[in-house]
Amino acid sequence: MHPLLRDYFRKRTDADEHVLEKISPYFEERSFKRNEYVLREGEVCKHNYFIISGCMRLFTINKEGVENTRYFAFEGKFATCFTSLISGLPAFENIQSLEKTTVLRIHRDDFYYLVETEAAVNKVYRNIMESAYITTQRRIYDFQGADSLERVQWLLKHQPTILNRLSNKVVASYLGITPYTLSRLKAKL
Amino acid sequence: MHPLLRDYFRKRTDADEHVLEKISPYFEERSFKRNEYVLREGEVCKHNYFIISGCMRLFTINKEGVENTRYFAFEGKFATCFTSLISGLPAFENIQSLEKTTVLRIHRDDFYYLVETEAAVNKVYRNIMESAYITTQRRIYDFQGADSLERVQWLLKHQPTILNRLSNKVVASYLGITPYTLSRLKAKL
DNA sequence: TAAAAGCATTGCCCTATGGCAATGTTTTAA
DNA sequence: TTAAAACATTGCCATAGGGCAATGCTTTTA
Repeated sequence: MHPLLRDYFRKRTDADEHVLEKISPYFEERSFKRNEYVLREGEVCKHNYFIISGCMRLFTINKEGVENTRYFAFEGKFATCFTSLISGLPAFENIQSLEKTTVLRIHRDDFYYLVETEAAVNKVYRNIMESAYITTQRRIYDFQGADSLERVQWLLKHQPTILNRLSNKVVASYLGITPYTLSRLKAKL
Repeated sequence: MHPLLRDYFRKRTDADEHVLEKISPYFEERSFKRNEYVLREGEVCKHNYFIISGCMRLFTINKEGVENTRYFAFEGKFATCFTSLISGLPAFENIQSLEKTTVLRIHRDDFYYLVETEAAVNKVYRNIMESAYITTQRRIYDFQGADSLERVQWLLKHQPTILNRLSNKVVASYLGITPYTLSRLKAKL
């Protein structure tokens, strides 16, 4: 099992080496180029992706062509469109690599099989859901009613990596402001 | 077991009557007056609440005194501050009944004990998390970049009950707009 | 059942931010 | 290595929606 993934399980479960080796073969390594689409809106999401290196984002594009990003995943994190993975219905969002990215991916059928049969995976899944839930709630609270400057400051405080590592364009689409406004605000900090 | 709660488990698990009767005693009935605080920011959330009748909301109040509502729970739904329930840390949000409300509440220790030991409760918990996750993602996508009118129309389409049953004040705090703007928009529909 | 408190509505003004356009900079790809 | 494409910056203007205040309505409670 890849050391990053091993760490992930070790931190969240008490799974021993035997269990980890049982889980390991369900994951397969894949690579994506910079800006490659991993999933497009309308497709059914078939995999859960564990990021070894690089970065991905989940986002939508509305009818006016405006992008709206809701999640960035860096090394050592899972990324997938859970809405589609859970329901088996077509995704309404896209997944895209933002850098050259290597992942370990697991097929949804295998993943949910392990959730049902391996306590460690059940626990990890619960943990992913709980974290995602908490993060998202926090974002709703912190962003709603906050003006542009407060949002940028929030990002600086909570996820500075995003601000340093990614383009203004995608950061702005995460903050719900225009790249123009973001550029103006950065000049003021 | 209360019929509403029984239905809840029946819809989401294959738990038989025996299991339900085992779970049932962990829940106790409570009542709240209209506008009563069930949990205040800073307190640790000790219970998960299943609503039999009435309605509750989860919300924060910022330093300027502006309220920000993120969730309304009506009959047949669970409501709790999961962030605090999961972590055991003080809640940063409030829970308040908006009508005379009757609930079945379960203590967090009992709840997580059952999550670990009763497959039906594990499944229900997973389901709650998954649903909450999906709902929240959807809200982020649908609200971010949407103007006031679009938000009201969204509510009319997805959760009309909220618009009919609750005051403009709390609805506005859910939509992230002022009661003034909501009033003006309603006049135009 | 009357007084008070709390909400809803609407007019007026003001500000933050969006949108466009012009210019400069960085990245990509041949 | 260079041309093209994509992105960033900044000035200018337009506008959605916030905030306040005045008025009227509804709900609470004593």
